[in-house]
Amino acid sequence: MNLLCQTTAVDVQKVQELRKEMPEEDSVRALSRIFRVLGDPTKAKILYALSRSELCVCEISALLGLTQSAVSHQLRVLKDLNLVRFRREKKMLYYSLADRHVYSLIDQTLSHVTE
Amino acid sequence: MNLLCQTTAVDVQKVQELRKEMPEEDSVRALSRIFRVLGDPTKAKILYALSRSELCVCEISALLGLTQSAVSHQLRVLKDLNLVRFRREKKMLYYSLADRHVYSLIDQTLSHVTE
DNA sequence: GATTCATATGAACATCTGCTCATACGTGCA
DNA sequence: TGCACGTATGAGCAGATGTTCATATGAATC
Repeated sequence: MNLLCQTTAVDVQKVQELRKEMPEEDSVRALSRIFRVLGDPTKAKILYALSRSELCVCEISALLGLTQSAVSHQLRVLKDLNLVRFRREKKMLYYSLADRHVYSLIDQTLSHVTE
Repeated sequence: MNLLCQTTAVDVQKVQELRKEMPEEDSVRALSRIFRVLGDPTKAKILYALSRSELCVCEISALLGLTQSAVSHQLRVLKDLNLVRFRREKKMLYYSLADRHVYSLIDQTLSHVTE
């Protein structure tokens, strides 16, 4: 039962005011989609590595100690979110970071957690 | 089988060099822990709201349309990560944001996704 | 001590997630 | 066209996650 606690009407007003300031549901969902990606250590490392150098799937695999299939699955997700791009060189695909904003988030947060 | 593709030794070197630049595993885990929190729309909204105003559990519940129990569970996680703090006023607990860095992440990313 | 109210916690459940394994697909080459 | 190599995809599995429900706990008051 969603009742506010036994307090004054001021609190209902506070909630009303705040409701207007809250970001739209779509914005929150888009925001969380990006953060969820970085919430996975594997994806975070892939994005970090790709911000430093373009890499092919098996280079990423070797760097992180994962199977080619696992890396490919993660790249699929990152591609769908437009966070990485690739260029083809014969049968090789070279991936790189496509969204500088995400790199900025990682960089800031790394500084923060190693403070 | 973790084999690099049939390329030159340059790629092995590239991976070696990159391995030195990668953040430490502990840092990556700490980073992902923060991002995982923001990856949940509910927690993201709670943190946003608490950056604007201190709120009690049932105010948050009313604002977001969640049960008191659901809000309390989320606050538990946020407290454990030192992202929120509270002050007591008789039997009421008022929560607020404790980590400006997280607000900064949310703010930047909201700007980014609403571009 | 009993009652009321605010908050926290645990169990259970449904859903989601990341990896492995097997296999399909795309490209280049002979 | 067939083969080799690089990459992608689907199914399955184990573990993680967020909410609900029931109940416990904490603080204040009488």
